[in-house]
Amino acid sequence: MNKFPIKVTYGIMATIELAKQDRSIPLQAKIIAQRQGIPSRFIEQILQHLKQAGIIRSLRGAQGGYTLAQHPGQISLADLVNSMNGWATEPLLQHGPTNGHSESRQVPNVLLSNIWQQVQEAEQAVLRGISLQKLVEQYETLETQRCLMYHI
Amino acid sequence: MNKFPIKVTYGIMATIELAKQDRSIPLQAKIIAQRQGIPSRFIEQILQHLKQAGIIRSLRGAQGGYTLAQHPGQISLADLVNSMNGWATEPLLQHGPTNGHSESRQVPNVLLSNIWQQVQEAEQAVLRGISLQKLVEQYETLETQRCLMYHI
DNA sequence: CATTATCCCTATCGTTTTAGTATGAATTAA
DNA sequence: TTAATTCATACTAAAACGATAGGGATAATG
Repeated sequence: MNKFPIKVTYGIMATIELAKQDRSIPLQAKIIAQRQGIPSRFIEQILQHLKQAGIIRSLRGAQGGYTLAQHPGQISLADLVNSMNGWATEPLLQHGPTNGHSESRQVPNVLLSNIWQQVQEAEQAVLRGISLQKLVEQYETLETQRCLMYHI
Repeated sequence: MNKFPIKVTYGIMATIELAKQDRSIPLQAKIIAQRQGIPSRFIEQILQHLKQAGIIRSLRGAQGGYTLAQHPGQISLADLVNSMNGWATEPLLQHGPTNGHSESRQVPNVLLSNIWQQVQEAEQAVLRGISLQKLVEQYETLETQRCLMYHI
C-alpha cells in the first residue's frame, strides 16, 4: 500500500497533471483539484511549496495558473518528495531546561543518526532514479487499463 | 539527526543492554530503563513487542527479566525496527461509504504503492546489513570516548 | 503459604503532526 | 472595473506519538 503522506501523493499527482499539459498554457489549481479529486484549497498550498522548490512556475490573475519549470525528464521523484517534506511550520526548537536525560541520550543519538543517514540516502537513491516523465508514462498506462476494464 | 521513532530508538538501546549482559542472567525492565533513561512502564511495552517478534525471551516472577533469544551476531537492525513498527493500535480501517473519490484515488495508489515498496526494500537492505553485535561494538566505542572526555 | 518482585495486559491521557477549511489580500486578463 | 486567479495566514478536527496508570498473572524466596 501507498504510505506516502497524502500531501506528497497529491503533489506528485498535481505535477503529473502539469506534465500532461501543454507548457505554454497554465493550468489552474481548481482544475488540478477536480481532475484528481483533491480539495482545491489544499492543493493550492501544496503548489506553493512546489513553486518555492523551483519545480513549477505560477502566473497570477485571471487566466493564470501553474506550469512546470523544467522538462519532466529532468524532474526526479526525489525533487518532488523533498520539496514537500519539511514544510511543516517549524516550531523553533526549544532549547529549554536540561532535563537530566539529555546527556544519557547523546550516545544513542550519535549511534543512530549515522544509521538514519544511511537509510535516508538509500531512499533518496531510489527516488532519484525515477523521473516525472517515467511516472507520467506509467500513469497513462494505468489510466488506459482502467478504461479498458469498463468494456469487460 | 536521529529521526527514528523514539520507540525504535528505545527498543534498540534495550537490546544493546541485553547484548552486553550474560545471557544466563535475566535483566529486568527497570534496570534497562535506569541505564538508558527510559520511562520504565514504557520500555515494558516495547519489550513485549520484542518478545512477540522472538528477539528476546522473558522470565516472569521475582528475579525474572529478559534475555536475548539469539546471538547478537544473528540479530539485524531490520529485525528490531520491524518488530516495533506496525504495532500501533490498528484503527480497524473503516471501509465506510464510498465517497466518490475512492475510485479516482485507485490509480494514484497503484502507481505510488509500487514506488513505496522500492523505497521500503532499500531501507530494509540497509538495516539488514547491520547486526546487533556491530551496534554494540560501536556503542562501546562511543561510551569509552565519552568517558575520556571528562579527563580533558 | 504469604509476600514480594517481576512480567503482562489494557485503558487512558497530553502533545504534536497531519489533513483540511476559512478568510481575505494581492495581482492581472478581459 | 470586474472577475478570475494566486498568495498568505490563521484556524480546526482527527490521528499518531509518547507516554502514564491500574491491576492481573506468575514465580522465587522467607
